[in-house]
Amino acid sequence: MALTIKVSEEAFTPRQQAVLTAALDLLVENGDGLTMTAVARRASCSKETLYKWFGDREGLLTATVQWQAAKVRMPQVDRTTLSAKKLRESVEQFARDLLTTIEGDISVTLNRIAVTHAASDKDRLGEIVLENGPLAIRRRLKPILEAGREARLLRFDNSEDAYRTFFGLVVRDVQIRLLLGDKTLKQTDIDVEAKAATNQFFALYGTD
Amino acid sequence: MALTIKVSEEAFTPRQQAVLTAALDLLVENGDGLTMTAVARRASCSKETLYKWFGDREGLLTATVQWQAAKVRMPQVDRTTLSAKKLRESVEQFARDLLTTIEGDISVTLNRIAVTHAASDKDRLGEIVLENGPLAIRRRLKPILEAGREARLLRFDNSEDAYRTFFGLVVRDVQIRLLLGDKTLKQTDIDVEAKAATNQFFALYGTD
DNA sequence: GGAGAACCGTACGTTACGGTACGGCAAGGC
DNA sequence: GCCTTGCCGTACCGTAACGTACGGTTCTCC
Repeated sequence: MALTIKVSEEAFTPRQQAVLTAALDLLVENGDGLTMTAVARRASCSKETLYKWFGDREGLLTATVQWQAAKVRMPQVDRTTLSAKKLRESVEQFARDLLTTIEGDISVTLNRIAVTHAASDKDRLGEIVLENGPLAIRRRLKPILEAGREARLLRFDNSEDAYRTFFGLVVRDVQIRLLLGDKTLKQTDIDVEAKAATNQFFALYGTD
Repeated sequence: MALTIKVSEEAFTPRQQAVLTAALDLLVENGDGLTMTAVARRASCSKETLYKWFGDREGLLTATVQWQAAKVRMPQVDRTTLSAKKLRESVEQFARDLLTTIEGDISVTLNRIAVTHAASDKDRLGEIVLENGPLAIRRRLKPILEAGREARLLRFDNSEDAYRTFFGLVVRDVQIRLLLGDKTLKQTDIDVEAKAATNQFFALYGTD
């Protein structure tokens, strides 16, 4: 993996995090059109400090996205006791968390920024969000699915396909419509959606 | 529907379409960072003409997106003869067309532009792509699904849910990963994917 | 063939924003 | 008590791109 993720050890100082929070707020409000002057004003700091800490505008953006994206932590599901009921609960919980994340303002904003910048290969924002979004989901879900297969609770040839089907069943057209600014998407009941997706997933891959 | 779609009657002249083609090419190449000067040079026209025809930069962008998005035409599937085999073929064909469109450079570009602009409510690019993308798919697929239900070939309470599940099964994480610039996504065999999604869809909603 | 319109190419004005420089102030060490 | 460090606020510079203006050229219509 060529991408280097800023780990928590080399974290930002509280003051720096305040600046990043200001930047993130502006991103959520105005999208990518935030200016360095606006960030400085919002964070009550000087532009000189901004450039000293983050190098340039792209550095500030990258730091903000990285810092925020790394916060998305899917709960690690317990693998030790793997009854059919436990597995189903784990999968359903995963679906709930995924939907909750994806429908949040911050996720929408970060994905918008990343998609915007993915067009020009100048920076790595696309990679960062990709790494902390879909690919992180895959990394966390696959072990669960494979444990389910070993326990003869799930049946599939390819765990990659199983994961991607799960993703599709849960997310459906929600994410792209939110990214495109759809306001007709009625407020969904995440519990209901997660349950339905889980049922469909087990209908396709369950062994009972 | 507050959105006005430019209909084919008030189409663009061939020269104007050449300009829009140039703009689209630049969009595919450079993303949203295209300049009016670059478009003028590529299309061998003057900036004055650009502004005369399209008003301003946003007008040019809107015209390009609208003109191109309207070209996405899913084949209208025949509803008259509705055997089980015919229905399955129609659905599978739909899946194939959907994947083909979504994986194309132009779709990725238009969706990127639209996502970028959906953040600020200044223009309607998000709405336009939404209207010609996910919502158009829904409009075209729903009648097919409902015909299948009337023929007792499909079973579902809510055609909206059935459509969205179909979308999820077909698209999965492909679109978001492409939008984020994922290059690890191996070139998929659209035929295979479409068949698999169709099988899964019928496993969930078929009556046999 | 001449008048007018449409349009190309280019040069110009304007603005906005990224990035830098500088004066002032508060805090901590000697 | 003074000096250094770090930071705030503001003023400033350079560039890039939007939008406009204008001379020259081709096409059309009479």
